[in-house]
Amino acid sequence: MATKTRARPYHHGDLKHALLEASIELIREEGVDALTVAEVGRRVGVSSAAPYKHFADRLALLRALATEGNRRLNATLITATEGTTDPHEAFRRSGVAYVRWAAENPALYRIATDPAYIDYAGPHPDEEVPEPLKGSMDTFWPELSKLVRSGSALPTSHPLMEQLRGRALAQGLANMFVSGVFDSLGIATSDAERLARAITGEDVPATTRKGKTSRTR
Amino acid sequence: MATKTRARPYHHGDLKHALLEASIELIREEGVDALTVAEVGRRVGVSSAAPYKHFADRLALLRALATEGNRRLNATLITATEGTTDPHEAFRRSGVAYVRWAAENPALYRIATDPAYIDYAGPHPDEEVPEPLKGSMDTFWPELSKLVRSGSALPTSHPLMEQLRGRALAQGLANMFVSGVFDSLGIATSDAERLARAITGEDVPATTRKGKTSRTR
DNA sequence: TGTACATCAGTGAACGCGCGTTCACTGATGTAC
DNA sequence: TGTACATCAGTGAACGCGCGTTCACTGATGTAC
Repeated sequence: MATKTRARPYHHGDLKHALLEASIELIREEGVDALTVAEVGRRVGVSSAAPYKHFADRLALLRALATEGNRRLNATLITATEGTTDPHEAFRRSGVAYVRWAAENPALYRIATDPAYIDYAGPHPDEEVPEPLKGSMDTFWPELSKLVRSGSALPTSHPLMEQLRGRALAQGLANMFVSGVFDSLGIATSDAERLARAITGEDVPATTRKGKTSRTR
Repeated sequence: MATKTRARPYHHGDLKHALLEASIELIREEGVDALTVAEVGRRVGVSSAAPYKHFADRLALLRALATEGNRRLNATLITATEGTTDPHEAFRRSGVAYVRWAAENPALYRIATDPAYIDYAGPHPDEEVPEPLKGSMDTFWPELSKLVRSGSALPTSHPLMEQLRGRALAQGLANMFVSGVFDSLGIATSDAERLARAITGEDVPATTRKGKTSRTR
């Protein structure tokens, strides 16, 4: 190999990151079960023992993957709320973005929400809360917990119930994409956003057959 | 072994069923990853080759498990709607039952909704539709599919959107139990029903600390 | 600037293990006559 | 009723395989003087 000069820096440089990236692609293509330490190494072009320099064992790799997934999801939510200061609108937007992200990253989403891989140190992996939702979103889980455990009444219109409903809607719709129901019906990932908007209470107009349907990335 | 006479019928009798049962217990206790053909055999007290007389391979066992899970879930939904003829009420009740079942059978629920194990021959594993929901529920998925794919408008108040919302709510809430968020918050499985009622639009009274509001409505 | 040395990311060979699966078998059960 | 036979659910030993993991190593890089 003459041109291998730059191709294989003999110290990889950022192997840890590369391994995570390769893992994400691997699960996307072949599912979680296909994720083996050896295969991930292979994909990066590194020995099968190399990953152990960065992850204690296979489980640690999976856990890191879950963390990374939640990080990305959360970042997406934050981006989605940029440009609004209205908490209601921000909440709706983050819900739509949630569904969309899950639909586009089904395998990673599954891992990121698998209790076997996530560590609920705090209540929920909302590491960083979108600006317009500060003060409502970050206290949500503890407050809900208190309310439910107190055994007091749960009026439908209670703010916490409203928020729970919004979250459940997003997660439920996300699940439909991720579990393949929509797929089997011919409902495409690109329809995720339209459905998510409609379900969160926004009247969604007919597609103009050329409109905002796809985005590159 | 003197008293082994009845304990080990040398032809098991209903091994297939026993294997499924043992599998369900196994995943409940140790998670899906712990499900190996050998271990299931061990639990039933049978050789590790015996299961192959009933399931072609490990995947077939998992698939059968998914089918069984969906069968049970569906049966629960049907039971839940008994006693009503009002479709709206029936729908709400089935949603509540859905959440409850998922919360109580998290591992099986996960398998039953895993695209790796379910075969969407038809649109959805609604094998049998609860009586009061006939005519709305059984055509739901195809109609939704047609609507979405047509690219026409999706008004929030569209009956299909209403129903999708109801289903998403149930699935989303179910997911929160199954993914362990609630668990980490100290929200117990037994609270599933109260939360499910509240989220589907029913005002849930405070628990009377002993009488609960079980079968009234 | 050069030299010596410490560091540590990545190598490659090796391992033990338990898994999924196969196979020739055995023995209980049902059935035909 | 008894006998012969076919069936087939379950046995137990064996297998190959690829996985996770370990380990002594190597060689590129950074740093001290």
